[in-house]
Amino acid sequence: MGGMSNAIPRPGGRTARTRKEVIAAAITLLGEMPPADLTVGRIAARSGVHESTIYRKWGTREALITDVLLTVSAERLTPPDTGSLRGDLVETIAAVADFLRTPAGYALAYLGATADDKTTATVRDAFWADRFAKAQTIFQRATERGEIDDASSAQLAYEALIGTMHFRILSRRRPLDPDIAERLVDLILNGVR
Amino acid sequence: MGGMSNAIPRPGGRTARTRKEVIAAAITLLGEMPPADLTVGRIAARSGVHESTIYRKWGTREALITDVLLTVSAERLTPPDTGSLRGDLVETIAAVADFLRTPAGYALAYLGATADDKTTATVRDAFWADRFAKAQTIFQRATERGEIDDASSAQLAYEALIGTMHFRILSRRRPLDPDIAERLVDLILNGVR
DNA sequence: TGCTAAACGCAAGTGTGACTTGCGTTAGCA
DNA sequence: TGCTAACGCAAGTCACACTTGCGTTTAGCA
Repeated sequence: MGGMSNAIPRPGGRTARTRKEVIAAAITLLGEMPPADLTVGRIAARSGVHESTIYRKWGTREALITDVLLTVSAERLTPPDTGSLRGDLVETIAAVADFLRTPAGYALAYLGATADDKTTATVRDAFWADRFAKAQTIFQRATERGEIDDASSAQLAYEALIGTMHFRILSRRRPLDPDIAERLVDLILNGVR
Repeated sequence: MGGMSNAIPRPGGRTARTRKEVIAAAITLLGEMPPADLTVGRIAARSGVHESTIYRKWGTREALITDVLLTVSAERLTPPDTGSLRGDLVETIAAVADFLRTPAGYALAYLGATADDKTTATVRDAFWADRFAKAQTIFQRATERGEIDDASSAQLAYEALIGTMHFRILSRRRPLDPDIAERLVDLILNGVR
């Protein structure tokens, strides 16, 4: 019990620089190895930031990786408005497919499915809640345009679109074909008939 | 180097008994903890079989778990023939859903998506090839009955059905609703409209 | 029923990677 | 320019996958 210090944080300069270097190193490494091989030691070595510093800053490997991946994926949304349900969906799903084809995108899917700690669980819930909410607006607009009767199956439809792609790369370990977005959207829109 | 022995295997009695005890212990443990916590040490302790024996028999943790899960899932197939495409699909998907709701079923999905070694990769390919082939026969029969024009999107449709459920439990960590099979099949059959 | 060696138990050890800690050094910021 | 948060460094703990040499049990065959 030494004298308690006020502990004034210093978000500027060095701290911010360190954070950026660590995250950049992690993203680079994701392009060179499978996500499971992404150890804290390797990230430390590549970034030049000491391992103990990383642990002091993030606490756990899971927290670090979660931070890395959310940083990467944060940029990639804003629901499109092409004027038709099919156009909006194809654009949305194609963007997700493009992302999932990148090492960081695959890592996000992989680690999102495997991470078991509470922090990641909270972030995961928020992440998907946001995505599903944005999808809902697309179906909502389609309902107002009269393209569909109601948006009651919108959530399940969106889940099927995303889920099929995740399943393809995670469980089957097969690539996403170039026309996956069109084919999936047409399937979910029209059915097998 | 040493004198080579003829190495006559002994599949009977003790060997078979040991194998059964280890697999049974693993399945029991899957009901008590998340699949990631299933260590070889724990399986050894629960089964009464020594850890070194397990490693001599299976070689790696991945190989053991793969063996365990395939043993469990082996029983659960045979494509139904209800007379209608919807009936066949609902029955098939409901059976998969029931399985995925069990600890062993969840573990199969989880570990199938996370295991990275070559042995598991081979087994995984064979596993899904078998499932997709069986699904194809369902759509084939529907084509012959005239229910659908062609079975060209059968693979993607089946992938969407299975993939949505895997995504739900792996990536979103949410339960499969009781009516998930009917809702999914109706979506894939008729589309959103 | 007795022999032989495969299969097993046991103890001891290796290697890796997550995570911690005490201490001296660097560098934001008032 | 001084205070101290943030960092580097060294050393260490712990859990778990996987190995190995050796003595003991037991399956399977004559």
